[in-house]
Amino acid sequence: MNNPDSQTLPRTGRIRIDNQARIIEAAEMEFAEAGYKGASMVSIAKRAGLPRANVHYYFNNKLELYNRLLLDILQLWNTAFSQITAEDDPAEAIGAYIRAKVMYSKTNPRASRIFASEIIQGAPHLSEYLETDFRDWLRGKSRVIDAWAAQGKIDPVDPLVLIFLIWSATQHYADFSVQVVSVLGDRSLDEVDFEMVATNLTHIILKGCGMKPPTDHSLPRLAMS
Amino acid sequence: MNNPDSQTLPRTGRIRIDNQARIIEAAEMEFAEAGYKGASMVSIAKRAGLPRANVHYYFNNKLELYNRLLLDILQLWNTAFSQITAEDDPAEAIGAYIRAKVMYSKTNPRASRIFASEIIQGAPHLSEYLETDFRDWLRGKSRVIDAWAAQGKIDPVDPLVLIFLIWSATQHYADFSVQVVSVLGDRSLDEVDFEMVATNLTHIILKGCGMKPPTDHSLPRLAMS
DNA sequence: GCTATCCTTGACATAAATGTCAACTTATTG
DNA sequence: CAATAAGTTGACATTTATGTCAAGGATAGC
Repeated sequence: MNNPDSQTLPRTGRIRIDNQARIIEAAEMEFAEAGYKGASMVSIAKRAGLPRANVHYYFNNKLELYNRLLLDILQLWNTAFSQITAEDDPAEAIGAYIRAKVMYSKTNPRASRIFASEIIQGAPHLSEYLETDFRDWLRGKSRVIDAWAAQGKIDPVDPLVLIFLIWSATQHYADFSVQVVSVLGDRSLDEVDFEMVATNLTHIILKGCGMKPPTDHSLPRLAMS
Repeated sequence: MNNPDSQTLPRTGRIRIDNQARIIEAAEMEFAEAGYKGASMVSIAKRAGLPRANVHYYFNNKLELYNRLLLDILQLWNTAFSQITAEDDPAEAIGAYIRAKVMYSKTNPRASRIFASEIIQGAPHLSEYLETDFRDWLRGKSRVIDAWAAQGKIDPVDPLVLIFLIWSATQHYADFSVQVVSVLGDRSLDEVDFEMVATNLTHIILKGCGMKPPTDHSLPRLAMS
């Protein structure tokens, strides 16, 4: 085998770093657009502007490349969202979380799509993660929400439904952006749009759970062209 | 060409009807699990328990089969959701809509996943639909919601955000069911779960938009095993 | 029970994708 | 400035997928 170890021992040169980055970028596009099975190494190589054999030099096979991407995505996901505890003010914590999630959709739409495809297709490469870290995180946060409800700070809504509501509503603007854009008259979403989505969602969700929303009137609107 | 016309002239025999149904069922599974590019006719034929050439007898190629499926899905989508008008009571109309959408996720999870994959992957086969029927429907409903807001019946939330919120939150239980199931301890979702999701979502969304939710306390919960 | 149509399927021809290799070139470093 | 390591790439072997066809079997309507 030519490749000594593409994963654990990144050697000195910046050539390696550069090329791996280009390949990962290309792979992110391809996997986001085609899913795991539908993606092809040929296409990834083309996007990266490298001969296919060169891609195989850095990543032995398609699965290895895909797993690397998934790992990056999970890592990003874990670090991007702060820890919420029962002591926090729920309105503030949930509001900040919604906002962070919306901005994540704006900044990392492809990561979001790859993750979504993986889950839709039955999460064959993420089952372990789902059974462990993911489950624990979610159960932990559920307890926090329950605690808030017990203290009368929020309505006694089901915590899982609330969390899934926040996730789905925010990820929608990454995963389904084509749909959103098409109704806006093919103008793409900008910073202001995302702000406006965050504000509206925060209003509905906070108020819907019995908290005081930050803005009570004059909600901003999406402009249709 | 063997096949006279697989689309427009369904001939007499029930053989045709039976086999087409089996193939469509198989294709639905395959496309839901792999997306358009990732799906293979080999795999569809296996699922249908037919030799591949036989599948090609009924559907000339993969795209034709896929388009047929998309058409079925859009048709289902159009007929399944009633027309909401400005004269309706918003709480009732939106509540009923949320409930219908949740039940759609329960009943047609694969259709939902195929549609989701198509959109995530850039909707290459649905661009026309998105630019016409879809857009019109959505703009029409937006005006209804605006009218409700103008009459002071609901908070002046952005109508698109509200609709997307309802869609994403309800479809989540079809598209991301693996994720949901994994946190419940690998017990699959049943009728009661979907009822409970509908009730919780209705509470949050109606209240969040300034309407009176049907149940104000004692919301049901998802049981984790 | 004959005949026209419909259905079935193994076999073929292409095309596309995957992963490997060996020969070669470019970098790095002592 | 060697000489060792790292990187590049065309070519190969294999696998998988696609769509077509022709020959034969089953069905239906008369």
